[in-house]
Amino acid sequence: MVQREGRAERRVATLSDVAQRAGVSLATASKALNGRSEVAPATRQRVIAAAEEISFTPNQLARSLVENRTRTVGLLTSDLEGRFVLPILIGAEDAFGAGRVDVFLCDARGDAVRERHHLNALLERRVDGIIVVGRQTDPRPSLGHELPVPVVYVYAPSDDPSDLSLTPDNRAGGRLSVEHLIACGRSRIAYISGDRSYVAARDRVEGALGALDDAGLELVGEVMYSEWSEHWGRDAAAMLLTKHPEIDGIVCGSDQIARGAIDTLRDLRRAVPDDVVVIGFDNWEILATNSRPALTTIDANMQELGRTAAQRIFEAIDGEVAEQGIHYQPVRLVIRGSTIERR
Amino acid sequence: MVQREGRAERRVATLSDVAQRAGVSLATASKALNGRSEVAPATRQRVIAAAEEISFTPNQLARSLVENRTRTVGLLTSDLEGRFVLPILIGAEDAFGAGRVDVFLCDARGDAVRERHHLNALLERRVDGIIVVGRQTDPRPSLGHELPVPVVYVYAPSDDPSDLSLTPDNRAGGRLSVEHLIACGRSRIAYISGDRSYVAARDRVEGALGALDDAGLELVGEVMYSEWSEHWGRDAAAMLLTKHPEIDGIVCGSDQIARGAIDTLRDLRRAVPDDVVVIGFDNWEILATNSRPALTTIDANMQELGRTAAQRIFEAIDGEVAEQGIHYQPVRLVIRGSTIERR
DNA sequence: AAACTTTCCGAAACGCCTTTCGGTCAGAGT
DNA sequence: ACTCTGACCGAAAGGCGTTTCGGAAAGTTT
Repeated sequence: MVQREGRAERRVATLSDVAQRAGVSLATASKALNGRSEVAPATRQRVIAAAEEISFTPNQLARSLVENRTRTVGLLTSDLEGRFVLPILIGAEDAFGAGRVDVFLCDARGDAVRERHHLNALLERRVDGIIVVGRQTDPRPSLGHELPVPVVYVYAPSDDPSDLSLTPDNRAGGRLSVEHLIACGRSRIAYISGDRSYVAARDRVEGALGALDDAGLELVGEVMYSEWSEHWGRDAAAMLLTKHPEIDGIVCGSDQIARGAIDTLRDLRRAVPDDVVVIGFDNWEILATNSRPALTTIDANMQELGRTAAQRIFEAIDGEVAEQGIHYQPVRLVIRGSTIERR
Repeated sequence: MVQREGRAERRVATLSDVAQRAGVSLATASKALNGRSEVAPATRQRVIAAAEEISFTPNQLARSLVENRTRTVGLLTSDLEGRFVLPILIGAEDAFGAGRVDVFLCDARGDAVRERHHLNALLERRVDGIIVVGRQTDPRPSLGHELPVPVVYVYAPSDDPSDLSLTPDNRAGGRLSVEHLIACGRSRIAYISGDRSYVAARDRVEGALGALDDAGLELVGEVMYSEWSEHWGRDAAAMLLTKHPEIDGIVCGSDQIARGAIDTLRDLRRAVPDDVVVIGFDNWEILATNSRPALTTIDANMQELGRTAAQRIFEAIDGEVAEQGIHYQPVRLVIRGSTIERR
């Protein structure tokens, strides 16, 4: 029975310990530590000193119980790779940081059961709001309206239009890609997309075709759909260039695909960007910057998305009428060596 | 003054609501819902039904306050990319899952101030334990011993030997790499490492050199140290192969470096794995599986690390005497196309 | 029918902090 | 000397659930 020994046993200091040590009442100690005005400066100093001496850490549980808010927001994700969720987390933390709110990240791993479980865990802990992050931009099932806290969907929008969703404007991204290639003086442009079943794939294509149309150009060949992988990028590029050697620009549905395409171009001894320019999508740093040449791409501004989500949560907490619907957030062109020849 | 309307206002049901609805006392309701025995089955049913009807969610804050445990563990990371922390999170969640414990992830982004802040946030929320995840295997400053909760350091060990740290056995990994290459029939092996200032880099090299020594072989050329990037992999491989064309195997300090090396090999028309085999380190899926050929590499078993960390936390919570020191966890060889010729 | 169990339920204390509100006291005003 | 006004402090309630313990009701034994 030598259990519960060591640091695990150390009793944590409570506010009454502080009060006792400073020779004041509980109430006064609380007021002193929380910067309330009804405390004499000298008393306050004594309390603060006492608190420090016994390294008092206020119990947020008790505080939350009475304040009826936890200063905690749940981030519920299904994005195992963390490619989207981490920038979003960072953006949200930045936005919340000022309000001394912390973010509690749960990974549902794309599993509905686990998602339910985590949602429940968050609600039991009385988070003040929930940010739901999907791993693709296809609509996902709503968590429902019966929740007692505000919810914002990020990246993957909710399938319920009365929820608030923030998702990158893939259409604008596709458009931006083509416009950039045209600005680079290209006119024989091909498109290698990812999985056609993804809304993201179709939207990007749609934007790109729109921009081509506006410029009075036509796509070279068909839009190539398959999977979001380097392999597909390589294979598709090989097929395209065999059939249409005149291609001078390739828009890719993702950075992975773009890397594959660049790989093939090098094998075929077609210089990038001199002979053919390539543009990706996602600005997945590890891929985009290590490519040879580095990859021009579209950045979906995840961090900004996270920041905006946090602000919306804040507003909802503060009682403002919640916004609704899917909000398409601007994306941004990141220019690197695969479209602009090095000087 | 149309504030606080909509869902944000919905008052959440409390236990006394349930009790009232079921026509029993608070105490009985609590017992009924928590599966305690001193409740008649019929009464219990009534309470459960009532709870469901008003979708009662127990307030963990109140519960934690009285139970003096939160069933929450903090995961404090400085690994912005999430490459290490996510598998660790998954492993930890799996291990904790059974005990109905949830994990609260905070990202300090490698910033000591932010780390302090998050540590404080976790302590205020009275987490039952903390897992600290670094982004490299170099020792990191201890959080100190004055903490009222058990702490386990993962990946980056604590610089205080009386803390418990779990870190991958890089030395064994280096050894494993070379042994595998030798098993592939190679004897003229070179080594491209990463940043020499990293313990991980040096340990891996040390293991590799030990294995070579044991086999009576010598490294071809010097160990090449520079940065953990594809660029460096490309450049180093080019230098090595120019100077030592006889090389038939390259051990790389990371998957990024390995990808760069493979790139150069293809440019030089040296077949992988027929002419030269290449092995990486990390098993960073996105890089390793998309490489052409796919990359044989060393996996540091992050998920297992997370699981083990969770178990240690559990033990410490349950009062067992905490273990101490740095525990080197086994790594594992993942064989892919870059060392074994496809059949 | 009396005494005793057993079963089930409820009152109340408790955990830790915040906040309200009433009370004390020093100094100001007359 | 006496009232009044702030400034400061403390008792106590409250927030929500768990747990202890006493008590009522029902059933059992003799």
